[in-house]
Amino acid sequence: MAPKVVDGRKLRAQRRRAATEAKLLFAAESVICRRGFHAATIADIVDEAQVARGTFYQYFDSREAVYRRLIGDFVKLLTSSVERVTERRAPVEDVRTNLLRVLEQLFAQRELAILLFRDALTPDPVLKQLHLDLHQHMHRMVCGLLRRGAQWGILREVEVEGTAWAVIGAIKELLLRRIDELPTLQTDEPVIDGTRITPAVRQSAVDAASVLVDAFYGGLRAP
Amino acid sequence: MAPKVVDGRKLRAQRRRAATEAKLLFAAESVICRRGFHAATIADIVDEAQVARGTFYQYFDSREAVYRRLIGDFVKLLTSSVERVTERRAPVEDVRTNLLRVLEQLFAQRELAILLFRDALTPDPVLKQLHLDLHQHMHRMVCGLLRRGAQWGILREVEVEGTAWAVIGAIKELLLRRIDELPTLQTDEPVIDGTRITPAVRQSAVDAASVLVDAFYGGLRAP
Amino acid sequence: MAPKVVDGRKLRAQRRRAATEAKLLFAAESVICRRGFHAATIADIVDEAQVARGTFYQYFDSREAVYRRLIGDFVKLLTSSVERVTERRAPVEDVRTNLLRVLEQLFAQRELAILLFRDALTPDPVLKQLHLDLHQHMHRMVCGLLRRGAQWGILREVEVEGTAWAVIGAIKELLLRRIDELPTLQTDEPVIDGTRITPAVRQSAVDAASVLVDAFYGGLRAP
Amino acid sequence: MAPKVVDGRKLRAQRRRAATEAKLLFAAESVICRRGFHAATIADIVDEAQVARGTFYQYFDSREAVYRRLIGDFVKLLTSSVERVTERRAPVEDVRTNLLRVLEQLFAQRELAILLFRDALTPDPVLKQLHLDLHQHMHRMVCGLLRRGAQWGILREVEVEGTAWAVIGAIKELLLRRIDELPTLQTDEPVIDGTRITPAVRQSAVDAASVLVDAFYGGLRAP
DNA sequence: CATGAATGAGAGTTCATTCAT
DNA sequence: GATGAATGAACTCTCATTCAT
Repeated sequence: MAPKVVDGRKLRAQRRRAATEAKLLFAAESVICRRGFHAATIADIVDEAQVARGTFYQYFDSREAVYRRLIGDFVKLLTSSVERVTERRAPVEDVRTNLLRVLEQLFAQRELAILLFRDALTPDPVLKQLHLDLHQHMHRMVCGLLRRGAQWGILREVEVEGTAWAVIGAIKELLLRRIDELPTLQTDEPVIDGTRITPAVRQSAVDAASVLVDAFYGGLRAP
Repeated sequence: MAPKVVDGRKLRAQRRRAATEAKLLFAAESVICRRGFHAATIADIVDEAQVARGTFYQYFDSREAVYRRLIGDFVKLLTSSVERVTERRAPVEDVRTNLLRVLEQLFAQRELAILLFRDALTPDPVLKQLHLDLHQHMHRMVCGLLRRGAQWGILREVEVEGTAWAVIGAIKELLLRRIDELPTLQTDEPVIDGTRITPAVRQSAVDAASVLVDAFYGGLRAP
Repeated sequence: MAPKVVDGRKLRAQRRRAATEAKLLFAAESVICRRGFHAATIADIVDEAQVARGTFYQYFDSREAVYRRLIGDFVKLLTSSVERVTERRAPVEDVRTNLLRVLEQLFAQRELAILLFRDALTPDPVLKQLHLDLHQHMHRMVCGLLRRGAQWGILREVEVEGTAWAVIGAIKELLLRRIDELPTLQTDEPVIDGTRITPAVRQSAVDAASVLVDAFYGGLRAP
Repeated sequence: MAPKVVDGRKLRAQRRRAATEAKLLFAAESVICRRGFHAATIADIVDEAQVARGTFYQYFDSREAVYRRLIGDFVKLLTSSVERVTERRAPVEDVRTNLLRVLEQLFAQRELAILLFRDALTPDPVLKQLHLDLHQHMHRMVCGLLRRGAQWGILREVEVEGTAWAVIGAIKELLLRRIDELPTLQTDEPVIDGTRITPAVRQSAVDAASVLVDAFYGGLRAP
């Protein structure tokens, strides 16, 4: 009856909820990674998460819902990382740095990246919208980069809109090509900044960024 | 007389077989396009083709088999069109022409192109192999183009292998972006040279090729 | 129009009919032998007989019909061979001779024998009846043998009805046990009396008869 | 308190599982008996058991699996009952007693006995092995009985191996003949010692044993 | 809240049978 | 009479979802 007791109970209950939800999300992600998007079943997920079948439906309305949540979160992460990129006034070296940052995120969560880039064009309208949103966002960002690059004189003039899509496609392809080569994240591996970006992941991102910058920018020069 | 009757009957039977098979292949293609690879069911296909469930299995051993056939045929088409590209000794303007030719094929059969570029990374080993084959083929071709471009002095030197994948990714993305904009082929639409390359398809290919050449080649100059 | 011509045509047509029917019956038998009763399909039979699917239905009303026919013919064959056994007034040695004759038939057509003894208790009422008929027939015969054996003083007195079933069961088991050991009939193998009774078949029958006579009769003595 | 609740729930769940499994096994048994092995479908079984289609697959991996389970259990039962038979040093009267015991089991579970004796020679390799195992076991046992019978002077000398198969065939035939005559076990019928051996079953076994002993042993005399 | 047994619509596939040619 | 393409009912099995405990 005392407010403190109630608060304590509520707090513990909330924590337990959050913990179970996290278990399910993590399990869903790793199952999708292992078995692929379409082959991932509820049974796989609840087995992986070590919870009962019914528990799943206490946290997510349907099979699609957990995918939506997973992707939504990832899109938010990418978007915010990209937001930080564009808000900085870019000196020359910035472009490479920022591209690297995005690629790091993509490589670090490569299961979701695959999901997003390879499988996401499903009939499910919500997933389609999320997919579209991310791509529009990336497109706007790349368009900005291309325009600013031209202004700074480090890029020649191109048809911006189409070229931006070409750049995005190039990123996606390089990502998918490198993904098989990267070792799977070990549970005891040191992670940087609480993210899943390990040294191996960073190196892959550096390589991919180099190729892209080389291909599209002809090599960036400090002014 | 007897042989003639038999021949006549056999001929008609063969034509009927071919017609039904074409109906099924066409239906499968359009169903996959509409509902996506994994959501396309036998029921959808036979409904679309207006034949009975069992008829499907007179022509294809399994659900996978029809996809293998569809993709295999398309890969052969692309491959052969690309073969012709690479065997010609290229003067400067050739690069643009040949790229255009490939893009025309991709846009003309855009349902299959989507299937191949978007969905093909499935657990099915045969499909995976077909997918891999095509990509290896495209990669070899693009590597060759990049190297010859450098020799002819119309391209700066780049890290060839990685850049080739970037180019392929760019082509795929442009393709997928344009596909929704293209109107679906009408049955009474004039087709060119017995292919499905219509004026609209050709225009799309020209646009995409321009963007790519612009982005990667910095504009091609006649020598 | 001349009766002779018509007769000739009719005759040839009849012969062709009979030939095709024989092809189908032979194919059905060998397919059942190879794949088992329940796994034998129409497709198997017409493939084996080298005729079209529809032709099958010109000769038999249904899948069951061909089995009925096959079994019916075999039952008739066995019955008639047994008939000859019982009609003869038996001196002592006769019992062994007659048993041998039945066993020879069973071993010679062992595919059908299996079909009859192992599989025939299907829900199909007609097959069930044929099966029952044959067993009743065999039972009556064996009862007769047992009674006459006792009269002739070469068999001790037993509960005739039950013992007769026991004898039949023993025959069936020995038959099934020997069947796997017998080599399949070769097409160029010398057959005896136009039947499928080869030397190997005859030897098997002799062996089985010996065991049975030994087990049930304690060795037959000439009076 | 918490553990008790959990235990209570787990216990009830386990009981429910066991009950449903029993329902399914019982249904499968009776369906197989009624419709035959090959004609018995999942639909039949779940209809009989009054559960949903999917429920079946929570308990058995496949259609074959339930047959394997059914047969495996029965073979174990028979084997153990036979084990007890052979381990006893047999005075004269023992042979009859032990034979009776086996026959009682066979008659009590006559549906399975039919399944085992009539249908088990299927292409399914596991079923075939189970069938073979049981027959080898029975054969060894009968061989032993025949040899000991000869040693004790209550049986004349015979070719043991072959005769043993004849005996087994005789048992099987008598069993199959009596099965139709026996009334189906009523659910409210008093069962003896928790088994399904009712007075009617016992009487049938006695009759069959008498026929066999009479036929093969010439009547057993107390020493 | 957590549980997991139960559900049933729907998937791919088989095959006896029909019928226009 | 012979053909073989077409048929569709029936089969086994899967899996997202529900609900009593």
